[in-house]
Amino acid sequence: MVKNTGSTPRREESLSRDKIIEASIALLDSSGESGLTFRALAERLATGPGAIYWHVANKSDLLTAACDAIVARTLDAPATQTTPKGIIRALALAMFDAIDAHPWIGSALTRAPGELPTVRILERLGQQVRAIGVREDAQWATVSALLSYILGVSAQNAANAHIGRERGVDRSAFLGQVSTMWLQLDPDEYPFTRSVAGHLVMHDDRVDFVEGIDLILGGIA
Amino acid sequence: MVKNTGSTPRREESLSRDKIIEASIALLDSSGESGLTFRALAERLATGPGAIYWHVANKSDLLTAACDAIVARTLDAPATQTTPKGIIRALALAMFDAIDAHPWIGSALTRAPGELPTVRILERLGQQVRAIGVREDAQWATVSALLSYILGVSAQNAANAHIGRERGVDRSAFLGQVSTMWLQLDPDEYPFTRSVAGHLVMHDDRVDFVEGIDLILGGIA
DNA sequence: ACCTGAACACCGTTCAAGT
DNA sequence: ACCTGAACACCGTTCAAGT
Repeated sequence: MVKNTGSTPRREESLSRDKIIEASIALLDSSGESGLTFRALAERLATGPGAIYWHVANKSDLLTAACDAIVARTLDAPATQTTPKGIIRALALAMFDAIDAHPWIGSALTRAPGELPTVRILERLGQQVRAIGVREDAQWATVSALLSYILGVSAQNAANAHIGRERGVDRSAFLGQVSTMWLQLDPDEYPFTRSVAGHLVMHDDRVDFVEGIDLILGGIA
Repeated sequence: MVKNTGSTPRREESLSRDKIIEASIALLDSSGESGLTFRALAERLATGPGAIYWHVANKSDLLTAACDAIVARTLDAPATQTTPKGIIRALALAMFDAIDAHPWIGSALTRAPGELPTVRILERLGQQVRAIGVREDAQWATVSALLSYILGVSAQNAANAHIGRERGVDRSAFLGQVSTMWLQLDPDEYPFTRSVAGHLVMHDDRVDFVEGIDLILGGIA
């Protein structure tokens, strides 16, 4: 049995980067993006706001770290698909569901370009695009289109959830509000928007999302 | 000549929603998203912060209004293309350039889903997708894919510009930093990301962007 | 009807001081 | 090495009071 070599025995409840990130995720999940506050976090961790800065550079660092923890977990799920396109589809859906469960990662993802969370997704997509057999010089464009699309949907879903929370209604009720807003637009100026307003309330986001992925995948072949 | 019918002659410099929005755009263009402050705005307009609230509901309202002003101007440019796909391409490029000139609209766009600025783009895209001859029940999926992709790229470009500004470097210098970061990743875990790191510095964002649009348009036919 | 500006209730971040 | 908590320099928003 290893004895504690230091003089001051470490408490089990001592602060750590991981513990701060876990607490941040809990806070973000329960109270949204505006719920993540150094003061609220400090209270939850039974410490002062300054203590957190010992383990974390700043708020943006904290947010991307929390985001990365979720993304890493999400991508770690074992692949049940076997074809490259199937894996891409599954991967995209896994991200969609993760953002549905943690809307705040949608905005966190887009706010930290080139950072670890985005790179994780980029890499996974890239490996499958290679497996499809896309020519070397076209790989970047393909992967970056997929990534932009996924991030675009993510950000919009996050925004939907955010505004829904603000108005105290759930996601589908919010879409209902948007739909009635669209129906009040000028018929001459906004014919298309009015024509899809009805579809907006009934549609399944998840299905539409994969259709978009398939559209891009279809453009490859 | 029409006489002023009211008793108090209106000053020419009196506050108005439009004047507030113009001042906001100037502030956002010169100092970024964090530069838009009710206090800074009040100073620029030679008034108090409270006065602004008479013409504008809150900061989010102000930001979407400023965003909408830019989007409306951008989409008002006369179409030089004649084919539906050509118009879509031109429209997407116009948005790309607008976001390049005013990076803050990237995040403003995604933060106000279903609002006027997004609907303007949606409508334009929708009309052209109809013109292509996409079946009624597939129109929504197509348009929403295009929109999500455009918004996704927008948000990322905005984020790139934002971080670049924070670090005091320009856009391409920032991409250079990301590129060297990617080259330091583990070769076994991140082969694809490393292989495209070089491409990241040399590529033309604008060209890549249209390639993505074409990929989606290709998936339609 | 429209504007003023002080006041309220917050923020992220820093830093001397403690252990 | 790590933590504390007061203090700094801000925010968005409100609202009594003015014209």
